[in-house]
Amino acid sequence: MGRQPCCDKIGLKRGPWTIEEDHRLMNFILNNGIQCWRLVPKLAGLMRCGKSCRLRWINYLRPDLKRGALTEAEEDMIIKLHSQLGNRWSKIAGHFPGRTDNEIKNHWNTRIKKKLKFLGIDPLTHKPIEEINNDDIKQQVSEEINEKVMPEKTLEYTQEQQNSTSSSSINESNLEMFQNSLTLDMYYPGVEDPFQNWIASPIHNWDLFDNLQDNFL
DNA sequence: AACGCATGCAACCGCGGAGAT
DNA sequence: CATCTCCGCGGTTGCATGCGT
Repeated sequence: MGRQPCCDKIGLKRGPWTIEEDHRLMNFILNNGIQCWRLVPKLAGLMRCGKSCRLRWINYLRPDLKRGALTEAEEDMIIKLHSQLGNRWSKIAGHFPGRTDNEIKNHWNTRIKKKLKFLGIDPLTHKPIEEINNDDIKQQVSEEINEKVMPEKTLEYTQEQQNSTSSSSINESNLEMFQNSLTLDMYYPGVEDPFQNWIASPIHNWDLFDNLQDNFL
């Protein structure tokens, strides 16, 4: 036979942690350390499974956690590491003392993905979307740009579309021209477009994206 | 003020590798 | 060597909050 089961999951509490539970877990670990997560909830007097205790400790209670939003430098580093490591969040988090894999994963999914799509970069492959032979992704991104970022340009395009004499042949070329004409300068005149610079650079340099966040967030 | 929608984050779930028996 | 559990990881979900109408 193997090891004892982690927990029977009967009568265990789930959902958000209370302050009292946090105190119990923190006090126990600070006084006793972590030998076996399976035993932690029993010994600490918590009606949680070991897995939940581990997650709470790692993502919230650890004293060495760095609080606050990720910096631009950290964000750029995440992008670089993700281009090398993919979705290996724990490996990526290993480069950021005080940050958790969950935090980085959440930040990626809620902010960085949008930022890259906005810049015309596919977050999965880190390649310019034009190079990807995937019409669905292109369509999705163009819709996002049209609807959320540039409503006034969407209107222009829609009017062009309506004025077109050939409604059936539409305008794939127009759409392509329109999409190709999208640059950061159109939304933020005077702001240097790091994506265009990145494309133009013989050695793609992520430093070009430094300080970008201030420009459009 | 009330409602609905979007967003961000904490927590859960399920899986695979490692290790114990 | 086979079987079984634990741990850690990545994907996903659900809730709280903010914002627009």
